[in-house]
Amino acid sequence: MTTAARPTWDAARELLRQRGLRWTPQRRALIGVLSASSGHVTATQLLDRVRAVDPTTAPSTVYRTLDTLEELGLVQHTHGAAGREEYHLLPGSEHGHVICERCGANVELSAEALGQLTATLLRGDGFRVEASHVTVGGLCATCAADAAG
Amino acid sequence: MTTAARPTWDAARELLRQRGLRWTPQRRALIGVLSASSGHVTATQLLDRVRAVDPTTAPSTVYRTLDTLEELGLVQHTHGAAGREEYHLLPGSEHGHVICERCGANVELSAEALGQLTATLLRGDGFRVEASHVTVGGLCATCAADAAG
DNA sequence: ATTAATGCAAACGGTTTGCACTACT
DNA sequence: AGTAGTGCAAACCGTTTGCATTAAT
Repeated sequence: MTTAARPTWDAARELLRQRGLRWTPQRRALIGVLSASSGHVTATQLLDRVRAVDPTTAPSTVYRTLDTLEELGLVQHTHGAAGREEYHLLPGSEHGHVICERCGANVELSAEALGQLTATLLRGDGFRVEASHVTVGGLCATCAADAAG
Repeated sequence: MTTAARPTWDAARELLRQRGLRWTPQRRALIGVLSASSGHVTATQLLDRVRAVDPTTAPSTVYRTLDTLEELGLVQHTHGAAGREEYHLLPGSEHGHVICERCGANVELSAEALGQLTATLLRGDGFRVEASHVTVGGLCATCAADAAG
C-alpha cells in the first residue's frame, strides 16, 4: 500500500505540481497553518493565522488558495455558525459533529450514534446519510450540569 | 386546556401588546408572510416576500421585527446554508432536519431517529441533544437512485 | 518566456446602525 | 403626548472580483 487513501498536507505541493499549479510562499504559509490546525476552522481564522505568519498576505490570496485546495480535495467548505465559511480539513476523515452550544466544544459524533442514525434513516425513507454533514447541537455534560445549576 | 403550549401567529398581536409593543402594518405584513410559510426560511426570503406585499418596507424593519419575534419565541434563528440567517418558524415544534443535498428537500427528522440519537449521546457522553439543532445531510432515496443509476 | 499567482482596491451581498420622522397607543 | 417603530442612508463584515504586477516554472 503505497497510495494514501487520505492525502496529507505533505502531499499538497505534489498535488499542486501535478496540475501545473505553483508552490508559492503564500501557499506554503497557508498549508503550514492548515497542518497546524485540525477539525474545523473558518476562513477568517485561517486568514488571521496566515497573516500572523506573513502579514503581507492578501485576503484574496487566501480565499483563492482555499478554493484551489478544495479542488484538490484537501479541504471542504460548508457554511457554519455565524454565517462564516467554515473549512473542514482533510475531508477524507468522514465523521459527524457534536457541538456544545454553550462552551463551543466540538467533538466527533460517535461511530455508534452515526451508525444508528444512518441505519434508521436508510430503513425509514431510504435516505443516504453523508457522515460529514451531520451536525448535532446541544449541551455537553458539563454545561448541562452547569445550566441545571 | 385553554392555553396553547405552542403560540400561533394569531397570538402574535396579543403577545406584542402584552409587552407594550405595537401592531403596525409592517408587522402585520411580516406575520402574514410568516403564517403563509413553514419550516425554514432565510431572512432574505422573508424580506423579499414582505416587499412583494408592501414594497416600501425597509430591510431594517424586517430584521428588527424578526429580532422582536424571536424575543417573543415565535421564531428562532440559526445560521443556515449559504451563510444566510435562517429562520425556523414556531420553535415550539422541536424537530431535527434531514436535507437532501441534491434536490434540496428538507424533511423532519423522524422521532425514531431523533430518539435514538438523543439516547445514544446521552448514554455515551452525557450530551444533551437539542432537537431543533440536529441537521443531517445526504441524499434522499430518489436522488440516491438517480446518482447511482 | 510563459502564464499562474499575487496585492491592491473597489465591489458585492446580507445585515446592522444612527438618526430624524411617523404613527400607534 | 409620549414613545415604539419606521425609512433612509451610511456603515459594517466577510467574501469576491478586475486588473496591473510579480514571480514560479
